[in-house]
Amino acid sequence: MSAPLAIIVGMDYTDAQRSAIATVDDPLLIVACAGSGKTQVISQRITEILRKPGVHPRNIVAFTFTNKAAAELQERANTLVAKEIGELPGLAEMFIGTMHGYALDTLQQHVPETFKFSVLDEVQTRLFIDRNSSKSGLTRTYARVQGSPKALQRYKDSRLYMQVMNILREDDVDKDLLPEDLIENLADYRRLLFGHNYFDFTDQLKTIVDLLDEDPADPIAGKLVRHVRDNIRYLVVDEYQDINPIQEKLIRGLTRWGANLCVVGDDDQTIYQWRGSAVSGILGFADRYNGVQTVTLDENFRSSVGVVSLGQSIAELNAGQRLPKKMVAAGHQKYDRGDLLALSFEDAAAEARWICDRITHMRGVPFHDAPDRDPRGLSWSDFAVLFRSVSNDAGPLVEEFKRRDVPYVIKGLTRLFEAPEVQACVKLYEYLIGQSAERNPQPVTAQDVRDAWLSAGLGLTDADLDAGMKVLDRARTLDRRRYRRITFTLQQIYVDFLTEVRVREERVPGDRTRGELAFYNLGKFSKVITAFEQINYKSNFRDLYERFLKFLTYQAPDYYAESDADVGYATPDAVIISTVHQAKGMQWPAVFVPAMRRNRFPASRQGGLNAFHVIPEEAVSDSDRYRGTEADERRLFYVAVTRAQKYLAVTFSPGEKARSRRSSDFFSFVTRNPYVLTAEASLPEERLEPRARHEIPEVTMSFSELKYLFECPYQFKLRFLYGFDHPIHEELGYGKSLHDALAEIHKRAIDRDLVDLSDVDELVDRHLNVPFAGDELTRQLRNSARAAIHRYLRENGAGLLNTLHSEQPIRVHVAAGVTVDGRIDLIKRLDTNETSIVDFKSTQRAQTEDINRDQLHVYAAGYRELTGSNADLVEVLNLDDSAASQREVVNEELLLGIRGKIQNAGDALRENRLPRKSSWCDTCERCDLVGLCRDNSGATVTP
DNA sequence: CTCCCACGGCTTTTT
DNA sequence: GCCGTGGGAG
Repeated sequence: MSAPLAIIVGMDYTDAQRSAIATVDDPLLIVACAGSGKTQVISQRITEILRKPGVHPRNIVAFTFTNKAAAELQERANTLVAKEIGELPGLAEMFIGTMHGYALDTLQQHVPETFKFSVLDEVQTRLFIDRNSSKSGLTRTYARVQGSPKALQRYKDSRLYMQVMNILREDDVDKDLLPEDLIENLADYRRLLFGHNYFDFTDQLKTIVDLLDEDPADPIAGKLVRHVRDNIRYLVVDEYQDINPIQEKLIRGLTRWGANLCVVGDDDQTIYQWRGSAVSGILGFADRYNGVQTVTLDENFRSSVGVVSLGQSIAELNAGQRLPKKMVAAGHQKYDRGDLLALSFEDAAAEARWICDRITHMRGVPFHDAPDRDPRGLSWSDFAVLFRSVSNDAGPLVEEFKRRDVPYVIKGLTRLFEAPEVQACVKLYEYLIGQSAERNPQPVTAQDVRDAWLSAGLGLTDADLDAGMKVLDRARTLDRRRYRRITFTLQQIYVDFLTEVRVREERVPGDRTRGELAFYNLGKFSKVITAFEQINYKSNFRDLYERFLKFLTYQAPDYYAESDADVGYATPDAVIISTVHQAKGMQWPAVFVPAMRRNRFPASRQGGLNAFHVIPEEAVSDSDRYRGTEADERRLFYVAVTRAQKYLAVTFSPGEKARSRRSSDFFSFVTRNPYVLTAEASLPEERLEPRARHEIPEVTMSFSELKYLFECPYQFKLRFLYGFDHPIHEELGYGKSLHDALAEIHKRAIDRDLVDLSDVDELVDRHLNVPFAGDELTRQLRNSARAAIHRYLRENGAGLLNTLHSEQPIRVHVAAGVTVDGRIDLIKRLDTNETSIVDFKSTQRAQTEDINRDQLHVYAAGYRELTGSNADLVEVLNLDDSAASQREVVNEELLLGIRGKIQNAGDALRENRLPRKSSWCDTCERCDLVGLCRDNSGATVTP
């Protein structure tokens, strides 16, 4: 569904594409129109660079905007390299990913002080700010509303404060124009994050950007700077039009030592302005860098001439604010009169009816994916309906689809907290304190809990709930005054309850997807609990339930918007309903853009308190862009229109509200286009058997995910597809701390800097991070960490100079679209001159993670892809108990077999085949989610 | 036809 | 909190 691979592969490149591919020595700006084969060109260009003598994959860094785009580029580049160069050792060391991912990875490879840091997502950041409402600066910050300053309030304004903190760090802010106390609050906030060993999203970038400015001899930043100086020779930045000032600074920092820079983007598709991006970035690129070559990919291989010229005319509305270019159709889709429609309807229901009719009629219409391909009949998944606002406008269409049994998938805002099973979850915690958290609390009784769960449609019975209520009543009678600190009960109560009521995916009435969706929502709720518990672990237990419930009531619903489409890797053959934003980068044979109403598309600006009531407007240049302009809306409309390959219907029906009764100016603009008809024309008569475009979803697994997948596919599903979390453990982080300390020892050993016993205390202090342990336990853990490192140095210190790699990234690419990513703790040469792969393990304080021979051989396979040769040994080194270590010879047969096993696992994942173990076994015995899977009643399988 | 004012309603989302 | 709408005055 992404760029037209099929169209380009096997074909020659255009002159423009060829010149983009061949320009690898000068700074390059690739201006890529919609559908111009951008991803393919980038991949080919990367391949050309890798072909150059003396270039190692680690010399190349490529940034994408999202993880999804990264996976695609990764896969495309891997495929090309395999085809054109063959096996290329060390390919895993080429970085393709997001800027945030790069920042974190690189910091944690080269700056030991950050090894223990973890990243807070948006929800956790907000929880963190509220938890520390004064220390974070929140309640010491003032918003100036119509002249009079008003302090920000805990809970209520934390989201706003987060935005303020982000803008201050990400944008070019004139510090002289900021109030003094705001600058201090920002410093306090960053100190607070640092003190807790956290990065928020922004601080990852901010930290690396600041360090990259330093001198190569700097004691802290030096290693990082030298790494960049000595390794990075080619930097590629995709979606450059969406880059904001701090990201630009990262690019500067990475190219500071002369690396080649190539940026790729389309100024007409700048749609993330609320994140601080500005079209001016790409417009001024050629002026900011010396000797820039510009290549414009203006041929659109995706769409017919009708769609292309309509798109082009929309882009031209922004004349003066865009790069001069003219998108032309490459003629890969034929335009027929009647393909493009602009229709008005009496009301939303009529509009929905027509869309539904049209889709049903068009099913089976012959469609050529490419000019030289045999036609296939259009199927459900070839249709997309793109809304400016799914949450506001998609209702009538969804109703119609349901009524007519048209399969559909909603991407966009479907709210987690509106799902009945999640509302039932919230009831659990309301019951624990006896009332709801609203301003006028409603009493919540046992009967209310039972009703909520019975009506959630999970197939539970009264008897199940009898058992479940016992869990709640036990928790309720717990004397919370006796506990000074939280004892991580929220998740435990949840899992215990689900276990007692015996929820099972298969018990959910309806078809299989209904059960999957329900479990997906329940799993997400587990994640919600984790987010809360992680931030509030050192709070009073007394009002824990109350605060959690307030969080559930007032904050969480805003954040957890989930899409049904995310369940599993398998894409269903269904009509896509999506926001325009989420459709970026996609294409469909037929696209509908309904609800073209005034004040909706283009959207009217939102009022209310915003970041610029806190930050003086004049301190940020072009601060207007955060709020979105009409030009931004036109770009968004351009994105919507250019998703269509052949059929496009832009439609209007009056909204119910006064402000949306009239049609949008965009709609009348489309009406005037000569390629567009304002009345439906007849479709071709011919129909073929509908055949969905076959898409192979890309599967990338981490080593630990693969470990679960090998061990028990259903456990994998519960954890990684549905999202059920382990309850937090007091000693959590200990094993990671040991790993980090050892990593520093080995990295220093590679630089010929040997750690000795006298350094151990300092080393442990730097890396120990056990946030959930109390003082006494922390002391104990510190002591055992010291003892373990002492023991390690005594037993292995002599061999440290034989360290070859520490935390070495590896990747096993077994087949098209199946990849395993991971790191090998240690690779060393033994006295016997053999190479050994070492995985560290700590039994004493961390959860036992048994590693079996299969898993060890995954590492061996990774080593092979890294170096092109085989390791001799694989070992598991037990840090607490040397006697429990294992060491074995790499088994050639297992090594060959492992790729097949990984591929099978990947295929199973793609086909959503993730069954339970056939009977109760050791894995079940250790599994903390077994209560969601089966009873331990004999050896029989629960349905 | 223009101006003024009261009132109603309120998007998108990545890391 | 702010913007768009539309009724009513001028």
